[in-house]
Amino acid sequence: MESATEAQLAHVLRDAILRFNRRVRQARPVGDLTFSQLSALTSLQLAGALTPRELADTERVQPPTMTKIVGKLEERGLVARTPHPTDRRQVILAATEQGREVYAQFERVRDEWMAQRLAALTPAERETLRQAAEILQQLARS
Amino acid sequence: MESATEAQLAHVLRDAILRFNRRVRQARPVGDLTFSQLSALTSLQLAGALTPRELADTERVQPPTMTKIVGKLEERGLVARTPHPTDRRQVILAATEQGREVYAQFERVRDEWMAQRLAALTPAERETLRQAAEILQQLARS
DNA sequence: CCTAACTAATGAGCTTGGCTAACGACATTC
DNA sequence: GAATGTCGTTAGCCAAGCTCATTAGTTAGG
Repeated sequence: MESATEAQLAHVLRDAILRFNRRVRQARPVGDLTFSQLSALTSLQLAGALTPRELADTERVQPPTMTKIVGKLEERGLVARTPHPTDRRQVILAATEQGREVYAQFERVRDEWMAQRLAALTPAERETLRQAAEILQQLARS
Repeated sequence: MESATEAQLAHVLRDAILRFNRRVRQARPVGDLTFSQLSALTSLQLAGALTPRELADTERVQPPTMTKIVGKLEERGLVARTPHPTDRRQVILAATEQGREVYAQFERVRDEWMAQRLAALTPAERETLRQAAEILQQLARS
């Protein structure tokens, strides 16, 4: 039964991801950037600069939600808003120098927890996860 | 550089899961059970019955958080609290008949979305995800 | 036996992060 | 130049997580 297999996989996968996600969030050191903030900052740096709309789309979030997240980042001086050169409705978001530093620093700490656990896996298991990550990204975009 | 590889995998995996998770949450039909509520209900049914503490541990959440989630489920008549036979501090949580029905129904709908997308993948990709799900569960428990 | 210390569940109150609806400023199109 | 559309934000809602404190009950020591 092919479709039963897929439904079961859907179930198992969803469950695994829910729990894993919660586990990772738990490992967050107090006072640091939250998951969502870090992710937004990452997207900004990878892209160089984005408008709020673009960033919201990238992060799969509605624009007002991104306004909030960017607000928090701006408060901390990690992201700066500059006016769009031609369209005065739009805004350009970019990480500040401090934002890049803080990002690199916390990113390292953040990933440490997971990297430790990944190190305990076999190379084959890591390869499976690497491939799965790609597939999940693809699914998230669909 | 072995550790660099793991750090990178940690990063990629975390990112993929964050986005995938958000995408799945977006697909939730309005008015239904939330992700967390559904997960708690699932754990309860799989275990048969649990105390709030046990359920909180299973769901990797603090007890007060579970109190809230269970409260919502109880309001809807999906979960019932009964006193513990010997220890009067404790409470036994179990899904009601209605809870089991509602669960099965929404679970099916919920998984449909993902199953559709999974069906578009190759069998090899699905196998990768299946294995990844197991590994992630294992990581979440560690 | 009774008091001290522990444990279970909940309550109170906070923050974050989602959402929708609505609005003001600007751009575009007819 | 008026209607329509778009961008960002504000306002206001709710869920879900946390910590700290409280109440009720259990257990262990003297």
